[in-house]
Amino acid sequence: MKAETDCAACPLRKFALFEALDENDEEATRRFKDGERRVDPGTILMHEGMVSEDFYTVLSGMGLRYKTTPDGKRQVINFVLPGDFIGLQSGLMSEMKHSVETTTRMHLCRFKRSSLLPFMRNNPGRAFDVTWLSAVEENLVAEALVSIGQQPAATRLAWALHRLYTRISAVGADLGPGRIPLPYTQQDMADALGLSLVHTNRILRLLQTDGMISWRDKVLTVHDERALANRAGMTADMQETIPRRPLI
Amino acid sequence: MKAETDCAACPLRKFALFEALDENDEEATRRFKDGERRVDPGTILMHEGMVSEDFYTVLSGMGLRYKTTPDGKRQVINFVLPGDFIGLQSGLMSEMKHSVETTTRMHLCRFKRSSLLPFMRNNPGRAFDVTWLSAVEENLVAEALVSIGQQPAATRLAWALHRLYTRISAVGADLGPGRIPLPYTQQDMADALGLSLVHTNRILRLLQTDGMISWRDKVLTVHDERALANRAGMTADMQETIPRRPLI
DNA sequence: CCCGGTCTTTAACATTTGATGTAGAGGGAT
DNA sequence: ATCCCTCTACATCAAATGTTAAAGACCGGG
Repeated sequence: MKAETDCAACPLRKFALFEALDENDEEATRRFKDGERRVDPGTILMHEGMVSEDFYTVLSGMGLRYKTTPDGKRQVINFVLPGDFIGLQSGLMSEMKHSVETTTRMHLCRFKRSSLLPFMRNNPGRAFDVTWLSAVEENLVAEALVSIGQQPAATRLAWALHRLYTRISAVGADLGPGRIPLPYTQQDMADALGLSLVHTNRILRLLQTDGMISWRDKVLTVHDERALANRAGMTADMQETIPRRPLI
Repeated sequence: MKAETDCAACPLRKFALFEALDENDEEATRRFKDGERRVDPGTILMHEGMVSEDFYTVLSGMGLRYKTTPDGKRQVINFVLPGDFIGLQSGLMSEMKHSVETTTRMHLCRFKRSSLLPFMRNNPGRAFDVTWLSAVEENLVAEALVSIGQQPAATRLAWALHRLYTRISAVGADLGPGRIPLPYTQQDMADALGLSLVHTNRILRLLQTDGMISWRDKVLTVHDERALANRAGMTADMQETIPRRPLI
């Protein structure tokens, strides 16, 4: 049994990405917390169609959120990173509409499904934050929709890599200048972008020979962020830092 | 000046789609309400990047929620139907991340941005419902992502039409057996599905000559719902009625 | 140290989808 | 009625992407 992390010492709090929390809210969140959980890579945390008795905030590690089609294809909805709140759906609707799978080892902060309503009821500020997070998620998915719906493969891939670079950097997983951990496979990327594995590999190679990135041994190195953002079809004003968001 | 609609007599309440509301919550919602608004077709209710001072619940009429790319393309995120709550984003994040435009005349129930936080603070049940709605929206967008990312054009189009058929039927806009109003253009559908106008038209013709639907004069007739659902790649269990949701 | 996995890379070929151009139908403003 | 505009319809060709197949790289287990 490892010692549990106290909320005040939460390893995520230090990142500028997350909104500050006042004492009352912090105390309430501490009481909402039901424990912690550590899981291996490849663990299915939640399964489409099932009811999950818990939700989690990711303390460390990465994963995937995806849906599957009746004909067996998989669409990755979003990449799960530290600070993400997962499983909210099953607390609101009756069941999960997507699955969540870990890609690396993952350390989670656990909350009970049954205590969500009282938590929100007794802590309006935190209820507001939960809604906020939900809206942030919606926006991330909508952005992916735009990318997939309107952009050619090279633009999509550049966009996805740029966004991962920005998001992962913001939770402090720097490995040096322009280097971040990226534990996903090309198949994962393909499923996120709605491309075939082969085509994804083609385009990836292109971006690498162009010298703007390299991606080896689960480490992504961005050599020229400006060029990457450019390929991603982003204008200057879209490259601002990610807006701050609450942490549950 | 038309008389305003009282919440108790809200034309939407009668539909089974929406959750019942207790007296306290209804009263609170009535106080939250700031008035009504009627707008013409083609009105841009909210604009990407702008802060909206109001949000709305759609009482009647249809519209589109979309994002645009720097190169001028448009991705329709979702179709806006009666009962939808729009503009939540600008109450949470600083600004709207998408635009909302009316397609038909629209009748709206208006709320003030500044009163969202107090409203949620004083009415935990309603705060829960707002979050719920946000999660429902997220799921709709995620489903679109799956369709666009993984399915060929015919499947996507069949899926979109089937979903519109189900959603629009649920808010009572029946015009007879299998007939619903569908005021959108083929370009709107193309922008929602990530297809070119020409290709959308091709596929649409196909579905029509196959006899499963017809779509003329802004009216969609579904002749064979089973066949349409089939083409949409849906299994039997996905054709259940839409889950109930709250109404603000 | 070999074996059987998974992941990446490449090639050749098939298919879907997009781009462009043209035409006609319908609706609203003048 | 006429003009202008949007929307639908259809053909042709070009480009983007998918499919299938195969081989090499890497890794952990026996």
